[in-house]
Formats: sequence, structure tokens, C-alpha cells
Amino acid sequence: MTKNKREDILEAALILFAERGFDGTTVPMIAEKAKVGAGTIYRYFENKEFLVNSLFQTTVQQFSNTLKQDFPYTTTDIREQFRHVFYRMIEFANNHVHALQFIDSHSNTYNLDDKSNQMFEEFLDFFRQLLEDGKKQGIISPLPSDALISIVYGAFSHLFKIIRLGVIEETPSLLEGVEQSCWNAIRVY
Amino acid sequence: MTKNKREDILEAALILFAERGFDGTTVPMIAEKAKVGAGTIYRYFENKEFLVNSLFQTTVQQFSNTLKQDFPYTTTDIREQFRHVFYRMIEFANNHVHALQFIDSHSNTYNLDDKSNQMFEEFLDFFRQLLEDGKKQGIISPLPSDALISIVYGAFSHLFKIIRLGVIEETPSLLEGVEQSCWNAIRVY
DNA sequence: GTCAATGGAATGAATATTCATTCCGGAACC
DNA sequence: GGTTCCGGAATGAATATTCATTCCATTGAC
Repeated sequence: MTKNKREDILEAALILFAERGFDGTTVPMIAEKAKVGAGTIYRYFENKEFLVNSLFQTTVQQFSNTLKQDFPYTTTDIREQFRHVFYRMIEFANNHVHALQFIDSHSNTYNLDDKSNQMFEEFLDFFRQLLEDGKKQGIISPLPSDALISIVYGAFSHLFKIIRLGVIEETPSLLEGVEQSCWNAIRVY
Repeated sequence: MTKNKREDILEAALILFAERGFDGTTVPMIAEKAKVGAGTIYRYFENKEFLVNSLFQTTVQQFSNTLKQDFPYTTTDIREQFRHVFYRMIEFANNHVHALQFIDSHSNTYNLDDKSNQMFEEFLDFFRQLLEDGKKQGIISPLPSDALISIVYGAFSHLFKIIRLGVIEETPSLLEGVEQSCWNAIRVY
């Protein structure tokens, strides 16, 4: 028995929301997986919506922290910064198998409240900053930063979706190749 | 009043499933949007699951047809074939605003039956073929085709997601730039 | 008038949420 | 130390609501 039931509930909810979506997940399902009574969930979260939002916010925060950890702020080498971010994303995807899927399938949905959406925006700002710096240096494509983010993030999340599904195997050389591909997509020639 | 209620139901369902997902959409919601009685839906579809699957299959078929229309099968110029496919995808995204979103959010979910999944696989085969041809010519990156598909398709669908959300504006020069970026991501240097 | 098509109320199953009750750790008392 | 109380945490059965599906009276085409 874990001492922290709140954590148990969040962990169970993360897996279920990631796999089945918000509406496809019932509160009793979460309770069962978390090994708590259904009523217990309401001791920790006002209702199901507060639960997703709380979960979304902490998950985005975790993701954000992972990217920023040891980020080479001092260098002006955009290529190096990009590689850092990309490999941190990989690390996050591997260490929190369901978190990426959860964020992906729930961002910008009608279930989320303003705060959740705002936190996700702030998370994106980190990418925007990196890209803007690169553009100033003439290294990154002059396309809108949000478009470039879509390309890299869209590619990345779709890739991990098929890895999760077992379509392709995650190997160091695959990841290296994909990282280079993504860089090629956004760099200037 | 349209003569074809079946079409009305499918169209209403497409929009709702795209915006709210399968589990977030209720049958009465579909009935209301299609301006038919809830019971009428059951005259055309055995149940809600048959409805999504039927819709998914026709939508994927439409998408597939769009890509193949006027496809330059005779040329060996992979670059030209890629551009064709990419611009057809754009055309489809614009002419069927909710279709892309629907396919994206429902492919590989537990709501779909084997036939739906199989049709989606066959749809992907078209991309696989194109990429394999390019690899033989030494023009396309030797990464697994499914990874390359993820990169291009993931980037594309994410891009249209933010266009839909109004984050960026869809202009010819944006699309041109993104097409080039995606090509840069998968080509060999 | 016949009969298939239709709409939407009715039904029963599932679901989110509530709440009366149980459980448990530790304080207070002997 | 042992025993009794107490307060808050936890529970899951009960309730209220929502949903997919069915049913049937009405409509309208022929």
C-alpha cells in the first residue's frame, strides 16, 4: 500500500486518459486501477474535470522541466540547443510512457480549462524562443515559429505513437536519424 | 430538407466526432445536428460503433482517392511525386475540414474494428511505396518508411491542427515553405 | 388505404457524484 | 502498558443523471 493515494489516483488516471481519452474513462475505472474507493477520488479532486486539469498541468510542468534541465543557455550554438531539446523529449517520452500521449490527445480539447491551456502555451514559448534565436542568426528557416514547432513536435509525437504501437523499434540509430531529419526540416540551406 | 438522411447523419457525425471524439459525442447530439430523430439513426446504422466505422472507412477512402487522383505514376521523379501528394493532402484538408481531424484522432483507437484498421494500413501503403521507390533511387533517407511517414504526416496533421485553431494563417507561401521543409526532412544529402 | 419512413418519447443500462458508515492511528486517561 | 475515545480518511452502496437503443403513433408517398 502506497502512503500517497493522491499520487496513485493521478498515476492511474494518466494511464487511462492516455489510452482511452477523457470521455472514454470512467471514474470507477480510475478507482479500480488506483486501488481506492470511488468516493476517495472525490476527497482529492472536486470532480472528474478538476482531475484532468490538475493532471494535465502537472504533466506539462514535468515535460517542461525535463526540457530545461541542463539546457545549454550560455552557448549560441542553436544546433546544440536543438539537439539537447530533442534528446530531452526522447528521454521524457521513454520515462513517462503515457504522459506524452496524454498531453498530445488532450491539449486544446474542450475538457481543459483556461489555466491548462495557458500552461501549455507557456510551454510552447520555450520552443518559440529557441527558434527565434536561430532565425536571428540566419540558421533557422524564416517560416513562422509555430509552423516549425508543428513540424518538429508533430513529427516527434507521431513517431512515438508508432513506437508505442510497436510498428517500429526504437533504436539509437533511428533516433539519431530522426533528430537529423527534424533539424533538416527547420534549418536554412 | 435534404433527400438523403444517411448523408446528413454522416456529415453531422463527422463534425462531432472530429471535435469531441467518439466517447464525447452522444447519439442525440448527432441527431440534432443532422436534424433527424434519434431513432432514425438506427434505421441507417446498426449502432454507434457501426456508424463510426462506416464513417472512418469512407473518410479514409476519400482521402486515399484524393491523393491518387492525377498521381504522376509514370514519372520516376520522386520529388515531383512527393509534391503532388503533399498538395493533394492540403487540398483534402481544406475541402474536408473535419475529415483530417477525424481520421487523426480516431486511427488506432479501441473504437475501430479490424476492417477500419486494415483500410488505414492500406492507405499508408501508398506512402510506403513512394518512399521505397525513392530509397531505391538513393534520393530518400534510409530510415524506416514508417518513421518517415510519421515525420511528414505528423508534421502535416499538426500543422493543420494549428491552422484550424487559428494560430497561424494558411498562405500559399507558408504551404510552399512547409512542403520544402518536409521534403528536406526525408531527402538524402 | 397501405405501408415504409420518421421523430421523439420511453426504457433500461451506465455513469458521475454523494453520503452514511466503517476504519484506523494516536491522544487521553487509568 | 493497556484501554477508551476521537477525528479525519476511506469506502462503496445509494442516488441522480446521462446515454444508447427501442418502440410506436404519426406522417406522407404512392
